[in-house]
Amino acid sequence: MKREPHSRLDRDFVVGVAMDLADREGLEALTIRRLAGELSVTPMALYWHFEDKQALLDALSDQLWITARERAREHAIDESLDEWTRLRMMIHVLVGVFREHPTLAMWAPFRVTECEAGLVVTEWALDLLGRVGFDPERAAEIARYLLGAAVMLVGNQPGLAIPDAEVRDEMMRSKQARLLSLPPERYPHLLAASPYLVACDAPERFYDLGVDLIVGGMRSVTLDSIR
Amino acid sequence: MKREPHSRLDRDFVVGVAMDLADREGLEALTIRRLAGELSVTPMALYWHFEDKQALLDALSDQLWITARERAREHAIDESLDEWTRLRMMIHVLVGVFREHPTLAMWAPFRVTECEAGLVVTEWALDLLGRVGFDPERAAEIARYLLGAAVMLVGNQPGLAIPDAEVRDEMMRSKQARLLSLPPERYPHLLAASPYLVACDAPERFYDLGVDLIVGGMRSVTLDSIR
DNA sequence: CAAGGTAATCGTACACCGTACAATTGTCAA
DNA sequence: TTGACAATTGTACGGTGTACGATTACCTTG
Repeated sequence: MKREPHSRLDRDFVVGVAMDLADREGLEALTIRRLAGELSVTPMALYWHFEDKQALLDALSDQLWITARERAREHAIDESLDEWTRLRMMIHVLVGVFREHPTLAMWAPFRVTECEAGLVVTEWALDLLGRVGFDPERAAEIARYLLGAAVMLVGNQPGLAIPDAEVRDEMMRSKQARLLSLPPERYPHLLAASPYLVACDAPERFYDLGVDLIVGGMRSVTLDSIR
Repeated sequence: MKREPHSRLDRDFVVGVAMDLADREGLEALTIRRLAGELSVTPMALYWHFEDKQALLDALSDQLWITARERAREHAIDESLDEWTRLRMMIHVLVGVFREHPTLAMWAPFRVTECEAGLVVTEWALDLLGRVGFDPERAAEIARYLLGAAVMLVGNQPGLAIPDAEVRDEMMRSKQARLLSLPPERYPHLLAASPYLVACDAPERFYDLGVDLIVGGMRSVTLDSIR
């Protein structure tokens, strides 16, 4: 990960280190000075490779879309599968990519129509949505929903902003303790649900439910869902 | 809106002005110095009423939950209605509240279990989710989804971060122009959908669709949805 | 009505942020 | 060897949140 001090900077390498930093310590730690320090270089050196910080964040988002496109090509393109399972796979792919870089996921929607890979993924999604019967307007709206929901699923994970696992666990403990100390006659359901509100110990199951909710929602707004 | 220079600051009044500022010019304009200026006061004066800036943002979020609770009480509590329409009304209420303060909406989920009003709304939602057949764990997970999806619906509105309507329109125009200049043989669906991807001219219909997608998703994961 | 205590505000200062601009280095072709 | 030019540095500016102490304004008590 470290870079020998006398080699030159390389845009892709910077993106990699920035990604790693954001994943390890969160978006707030991804500062120009900090990143420059990580690269043993002056802050302004980064401005040769990126117009400004937003351009750096854009490059990171684009990276997400690139891996999303690759995985979608692997899993959601098989024409022998029916369209609904391909749509489901696509959402699963998106959620998977976002889960690997949770703090960056929130920027991805803003870049989807700004980078090649994002456009390709969108085109595939619109194609599938058209095949299951949505007209272009509906397909566009649902594609936006689908993308936003995938991001929201991983971004809504409680305590995502706290990179330090120890601090995060402590915060969750105290949070649940506070919930448990609520008056039971006023908040019966909340008390019963408290362990699942404050954290989820079975993330795999949770994300599967999330994908079900998204796909189920889409199916329910098709005309032939009445069948 | 303005405050006579020689009256004292009042926490609720500060919250009101801050809310207004955030609504008018976006979250980025809501800075301590700027807010203090708006109140004809020194930045540090605000620190008497709020421990830090996060506490101010928390107070704003809590305000959202307070109005959400009031409206939910008006519309989603009527016991004569069946549970699914009450759930739908609740989501509609949430979306409505968030739409009025789009830039603040993204903070609301973090505060839902930290303020009285948020707890009450959550309790009601969990109650309804229990009535339609979800066990507490499922109900908790779905409540989180529901809340996140409502926020996402309004936060995903393209160009939300640009408060200036003129600048925003110009950005949307150029964005769509870029989409329209894409090679039609590679991006046929994207071209057809481009006007609806870049903006939505019928927001009411769009949000109705969003609520349908959320409710439909929930219905689809109930056991008896197979019927 | 004067005095004192405390709630509220101000002034100054610090560390951090993104980044504009000019000067400087390193590297490679002519 | 000498430009030319890509890449990096150094310095500085305006912005942010906020710690700390001095200073007001007000209200209660004697």
